[in-house]
Amino acid sequence: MRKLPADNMICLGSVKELDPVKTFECGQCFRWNADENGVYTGVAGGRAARVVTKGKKVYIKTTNEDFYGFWRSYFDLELDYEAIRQGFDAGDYLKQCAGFGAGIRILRQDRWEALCSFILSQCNNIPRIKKLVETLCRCFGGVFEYDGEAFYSFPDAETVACLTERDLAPLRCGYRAPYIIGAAKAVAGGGIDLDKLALADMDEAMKALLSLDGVGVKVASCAALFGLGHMEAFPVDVWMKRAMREHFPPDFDPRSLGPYAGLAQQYIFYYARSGGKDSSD
DNA sequence: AAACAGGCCTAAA
DNA sequence: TTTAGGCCTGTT
Repeated sequence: MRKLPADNMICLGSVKELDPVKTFECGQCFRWNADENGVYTGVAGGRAARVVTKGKKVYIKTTNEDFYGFWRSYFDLELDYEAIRQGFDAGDYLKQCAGFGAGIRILRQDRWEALCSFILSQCNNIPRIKKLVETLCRCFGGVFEYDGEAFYSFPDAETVACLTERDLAPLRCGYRAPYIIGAAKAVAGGGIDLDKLALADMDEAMKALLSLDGVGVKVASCAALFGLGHMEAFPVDVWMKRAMREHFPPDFDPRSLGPYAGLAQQYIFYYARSGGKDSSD
């Protein structure tokens, strides 16, 4: 078993820039969980880490190598979110949402993991999605050790491509099983090149994703935003539909929000989901 | 117990 | 081009 030493606390910045609660609970990721002390433990990129808030600062327990080689990019630390928020120009409601959601960062998740996870997400709530993803990893992912515990990486597309619906039966993901197998085959077989789609423009990426069975506009936009790094992608689910119905004109075009529309979407979504109430109140 | 859930697909207007 | 019903499963 590969061991990852975890003896090192590195500062990720202030809560204002990276709020673990908002970032991990805003629905974009499924493998971060808080313990009773509010310490988050998560798995990404075949690594595990803990994220700890101490006062106004946020720290990650990992090696220097993994921080610079992986987590810094995963948490999108190079991007100035404050400046992007200032740049939004779409009225008081978005300002309100952005103020409320300040601290959310769009995690740069693994492309295949994001696609697969959001296929599984359809018509499910977050606890169940988390359970599905966790089971998928335990059954078919690689095991490694971190901080004396066993963790499981997300199975790569090549692995899932070789599975049958029968293999996936223990997952109990129902009609989504053939969808993820099909997507895995496309990704592993080169029918869809996620690396290329990350560099392509969003419309091209969306078009390719939508060609997959079981991937509609909502799942494709989530994969584009959270996996491919297309910050202009604007996922619209039932919560967003309601928020937009109540606060935006009927002919509102998300593209008018510019290249970071996806971040605006997260602010609006998080605000709507939280009912405008801060979880720390 | 029946309806619903952070969608998608297909069939039918 | 838009709309209804069904789909696996788990929860209420």
